[in-house]
Amino acid sequence: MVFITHLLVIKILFYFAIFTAVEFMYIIQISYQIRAMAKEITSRKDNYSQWYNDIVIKAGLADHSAVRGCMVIKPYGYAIWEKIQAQLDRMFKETGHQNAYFPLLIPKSFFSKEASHVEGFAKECAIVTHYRLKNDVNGKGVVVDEEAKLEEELIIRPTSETIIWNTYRTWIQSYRDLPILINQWANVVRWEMRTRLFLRTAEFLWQEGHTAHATKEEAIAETKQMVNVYAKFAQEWMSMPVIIGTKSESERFAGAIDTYCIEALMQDGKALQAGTSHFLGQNFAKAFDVKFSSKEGVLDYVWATSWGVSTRLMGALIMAHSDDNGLVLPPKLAPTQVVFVPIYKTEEELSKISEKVHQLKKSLELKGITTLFDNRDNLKPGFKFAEYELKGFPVRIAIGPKDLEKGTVEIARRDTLEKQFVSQENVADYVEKLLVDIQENLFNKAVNFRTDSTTKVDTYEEFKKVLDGKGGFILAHWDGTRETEEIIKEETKATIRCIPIGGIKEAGNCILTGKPSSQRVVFARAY
RNA sequence: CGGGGUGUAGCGCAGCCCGGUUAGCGCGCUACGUUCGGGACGUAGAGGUCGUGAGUUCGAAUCUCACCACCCCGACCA
Repeated sequence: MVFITHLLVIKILFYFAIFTAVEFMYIIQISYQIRAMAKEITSRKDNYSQWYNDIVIKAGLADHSAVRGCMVIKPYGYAIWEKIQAQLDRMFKETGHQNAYFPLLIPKSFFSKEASHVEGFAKECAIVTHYRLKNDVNGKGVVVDEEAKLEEELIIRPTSETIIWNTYRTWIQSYRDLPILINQWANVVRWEMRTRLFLRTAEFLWQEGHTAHATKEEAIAETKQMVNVYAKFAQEWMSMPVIIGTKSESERFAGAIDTYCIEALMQDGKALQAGTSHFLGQNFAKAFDVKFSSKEGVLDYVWATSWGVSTRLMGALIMAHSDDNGLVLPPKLAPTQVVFVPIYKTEEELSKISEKVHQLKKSLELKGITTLFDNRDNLKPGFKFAEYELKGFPVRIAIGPKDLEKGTVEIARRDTLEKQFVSQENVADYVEKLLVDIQENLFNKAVNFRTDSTTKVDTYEEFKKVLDGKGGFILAHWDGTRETEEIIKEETKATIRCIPIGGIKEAGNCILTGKPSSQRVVFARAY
């Protein structure tokens, strides 16, 4: 490839000198195609969803499995998820929560107890009906043993409110038992018609918090606290700006009084809900008869919340920052932050470089920076450069004979692809600052993109024009009714992503009906 | 669930329409040698239930049917 590229460069110079500009353009184009092919990733411009799929698969994050709608999360993808988990878990513990585990299988009858909850999930449940297989009499492998039918079918949890509230009934008698602040890390199954790796799969991993409180105010405060935890995590760890808001009635969680959410904007101008926190009121307490006696000896139903984020965050992370060269990861969530690539001809050179790399590695590790020394001898440096760009390693350090002579290394950052020579003594300090800088730069870039992609509109015509043009978040007035939202959704496929919290109060008129409105809401087409 | 497409070596594909030796090609892989500052090259080699199952036929990657999976578009959806 290097050879071909060099040849092209020579050719370009040659043609430039002798032939017309048209010829020149032609050669440039060939050179571009070769480069693009070599990178193996569809460009965002050509096909955004193919670009996304390419990144997930080619960066080794996940694969399709033999099971419809279910994915295999590969080690590199899972390592990122573990970083996400570890930090969220820390934040949950800091806010007083404990982890526990509830069953995967839920008795069907539990689902019928909360009316709107049933309605919300009934259409996407996987159901266990039998408990035994037997050998087929015709010798065609195993079949379901019809005699082993369950008395009551079991539902594979799409979410755990019902089993948890059924359990909480036995845990709660007095106000002294409250609050209960529990989180569970688990898998859930929602039988989706159309799936996409990480963004919507039939089975996914998540955490679900389920808390019980003595008062409404306390439960609402918990709901808000957790959506703020999610927002903080998204912004500080994922470098992804989010809008905090509440959901309109039609977008609300099945069984909730209020749903708070964080909404992020992806590079294609579509919105992605990245986390939700629900104030459940006394709905589940009533459905499962969970009462407590107050200090005054009065019996009352318990107040509830639930909140969750899932492996969908992986999809958000990928789409928030990555480029046509591959994945781009914020340093705080990168499984490995710095990779060393040696450049050498002889064994002797390699051993000298290795010695230096081990010193530098150690100095980075002392600062808590994770590193990898790629000394595979069957691959050329250029190949490794491309590979680590594809996998989104935040920082790459190349070190060769010339560096040994000059006492330098070449440091490349993934976010801007800029390279810099740095003296070996300064590497640890430089990289430490660089990682912070990359984390911030990714956030700032995403904020700028979101700002550029957010449009205020005051008429329905304008609304539709922006939606079909640049997309993104659209801030518009809405009369607050379900009917209006429904019409807009049907006509434009845009939904209300959220009603921003702390949004500026501003009198206006609904873009569809012209009725008065006191605040703009966020519309977008969404994942 | 409806419409369209795909499935042949780890990956990307040709062959299928018009059935017929031992199913090819590129990349990757293994060994050796030369290379190594942006996706190296040579030589030799390994690697295949042609998605699965049935059927038609003397003979099926190729024809027929069913099923499975994936992709795109719709419907559905936290």
